[in-house]
Amino acid sequence: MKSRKRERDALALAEQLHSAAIHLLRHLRTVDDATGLSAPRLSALSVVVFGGPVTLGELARAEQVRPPTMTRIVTGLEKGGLVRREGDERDKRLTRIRATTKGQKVLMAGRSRRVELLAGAVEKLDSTALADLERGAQLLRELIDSMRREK
Amino acid sequence: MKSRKRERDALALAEQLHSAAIHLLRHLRTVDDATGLSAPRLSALSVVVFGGPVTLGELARAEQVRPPTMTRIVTGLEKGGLVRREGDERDKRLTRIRATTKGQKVLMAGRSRRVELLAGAVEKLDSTALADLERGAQLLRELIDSMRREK
DNA sequence: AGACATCGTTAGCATAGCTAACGATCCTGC
DNA sequence: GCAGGATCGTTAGCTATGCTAACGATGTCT
Repeated sequence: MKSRKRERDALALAEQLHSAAIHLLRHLRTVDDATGLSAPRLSALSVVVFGGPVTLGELARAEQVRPPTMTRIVTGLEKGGLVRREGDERDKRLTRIRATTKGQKVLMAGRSRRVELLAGAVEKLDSTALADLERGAQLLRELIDSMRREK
Repeated sequence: MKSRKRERDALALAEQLHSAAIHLLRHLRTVDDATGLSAPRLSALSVVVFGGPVTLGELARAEQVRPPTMTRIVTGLEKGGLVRREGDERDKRLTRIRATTKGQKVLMAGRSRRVELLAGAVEKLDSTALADLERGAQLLRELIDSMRREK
């Protein structure tokens, strides 16, 4: 009856991960408020800052969102002076999105604030728990990737 | 320099957990689409189904949302015939919310679907990885709880 | 050259989040 | 017992995010 047990475990795990994801985001959102950016904008900005200039379509796929949605998110970031739209020389259909210096600064400031919030919680973990949680985060990323590939 | 290293670890972990939470919810949302319910509605319904009759204010606090927002979520669920509003005898200001039989059924069906989606991914994990992920999920819950208590 | 494909945008819709303001009800102090 | 303040849920009105459909501009292929 091993597969039955695994199925029950999967159910429980799904519920826990789902709930944890919801509540984690709600808490981080309060911190992210200090940047003046919503979660989707902050996430997109992060991709642009670390992923170099990127086309709008690539950004939409990276964020698992449709192009019209990304158009508006980028427009919002652009109005805030955090990213710039640039045309592509070779393929004039493309819009390349690049972070401005201000965009980089804002993202870094947000990172510090999140760290400060999490620091208090993480400090209480012993080394073993910290390592376990890192392992769990990696497994979660892999799980999400495998789900994405199957879709 | 241990605290410096821990701080870096906390930063990386915060980024990873933030990103993982966003992407996990995006994937689960596609599955939840089969219920015809959005994530907030599904989450609220879950509280009502398992938490018995509950006032609107309690529900709003449980979901970390303001009362006006919960009013509309409940209205949506009510129009779908998934919950009922009932007045309270003792305190006529209160609105008690109770799940209908249909609401219970829909929630259960959604649970099955989520499990089916995750099953494929979880099946590929060996027992060690599964145990590690469960441990990680538990640590994450504890982390969130400790953050909430400090706020 | 013409047909088709791809990219980003616009338009229009639904949902979810917020604050402010309000009516109804409850509780308290006098 | 009643006048004033507190609490509960709702309504109104704003912003942001998500979607599909449709379109113009550009690229590609035959």
